[in-house]
Amino acid sequence: MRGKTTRDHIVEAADRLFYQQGYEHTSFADIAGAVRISRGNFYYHFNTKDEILDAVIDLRLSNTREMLEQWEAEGSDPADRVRSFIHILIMNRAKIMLYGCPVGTLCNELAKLDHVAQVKANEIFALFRDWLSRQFVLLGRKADADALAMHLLVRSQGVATLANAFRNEQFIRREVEQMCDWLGAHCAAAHSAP
Amino acid sequence: MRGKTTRDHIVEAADRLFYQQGYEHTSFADIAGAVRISRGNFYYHFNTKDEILDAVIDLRLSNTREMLEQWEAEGSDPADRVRSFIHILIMNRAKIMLYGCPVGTLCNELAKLDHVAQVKANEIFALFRDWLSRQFVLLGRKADADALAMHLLVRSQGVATLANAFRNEQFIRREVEQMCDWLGAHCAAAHSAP
DNA sequence: GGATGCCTAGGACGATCGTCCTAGACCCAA
DNA sequence: TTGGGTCTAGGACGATCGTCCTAGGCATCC
Repeated sequence: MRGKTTRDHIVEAADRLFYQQGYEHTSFADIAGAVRISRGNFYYHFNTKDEILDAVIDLRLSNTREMLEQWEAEGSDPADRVRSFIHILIMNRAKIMLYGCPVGTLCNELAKLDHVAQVKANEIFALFRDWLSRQFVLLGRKADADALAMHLLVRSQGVATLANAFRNEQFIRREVEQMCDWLGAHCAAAHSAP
Repeated sequence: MRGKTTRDHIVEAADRLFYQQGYEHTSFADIAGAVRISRGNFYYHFNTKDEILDAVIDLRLSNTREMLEQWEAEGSDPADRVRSFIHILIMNRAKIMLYGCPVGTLCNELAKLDHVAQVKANEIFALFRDWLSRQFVLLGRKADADALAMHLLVRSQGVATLANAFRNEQFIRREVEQMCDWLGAHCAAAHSAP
């Protein structure tokens, strides 16, 4: 908590509120209230709402990079790394059932607003895509690594959307299990235990 | 065009705008402008924005039921019906790349707004789910029909979300093809040509 | 011809939005 | 002690939001 600047607190609160309420539905007053500062002070740090969104996306990009790098550092088996990605759905199941996927829902909203930050938000997807693709290359699927990566993104996004609609935890676990089965079936080197 | 009431025109315009811009981002003025009536007249037909949303969801429920019933009427092969569902992604690819899936994005938005209409919007998903489930029962998969139906919903939702982010038509076609392959592999009676 | 009911137009309302301005607290260096 | 930066508070601004009110057009029926 200490060592963080007011700006950091603003970005973190905005990150949380944008996820829970959506970008447009979150007002300056909401964020200022969450950080317990005045709206005037707020304006000292960010001149427009777009600047906050930009900072939030930067934070998410940075957090995502850090997570992916850590997964590459701690485990030597690419299949385990991919399984770590798949299990995000279970780790974050409570929030996903309430608010959906942070990346997917933000990109959806920005697309409808025709917002300039749309391109930047999509880069979060691109991070996962490229990272997954590299793992599939390591698993010997160089030819269709990108297609396999996109396919995993498809299924995790779909699970998030429907988990949000139906609020069914058992459904998430079943689909995650199938995704792991799919991984084992498509990559000969991916037969280690989960 | 003729024979439709002013109310019908309002609901259709709201349906289109809610899809393209999102529910919250669409104002009374936007809809009134699209239908070319005054905001006062508007208020005669709908007292609150929630009432319009309710009418739009009713329209989508009705249109969805009609589409599903037509698919059941025209083709006798359940596998062909399921393929019709899968091919929605290709038929509507242009709009999906611009605005995502109408059902998924609406449910996502309403979940973040914690809107009362959330339950009703989810019923559109339930229509597809039950209909797909019935087809899988007919295909001899009574035991796991609902799981198979949910799995197809997962993949179509995921494709819609990522098609919206990456705007890649080839990706849609590839995933659709894989979904049809999956259908053929999982249902013995589903080997007819597409 | 007058009355009734359905539909339309246009503007007023309070609230809230994003944005912007100004005054002052605080701290450190000269 | 003074002065200049950095940070904070609080309110004003124009615009837009959803909502609501009233007056009038235009049928139909007594």
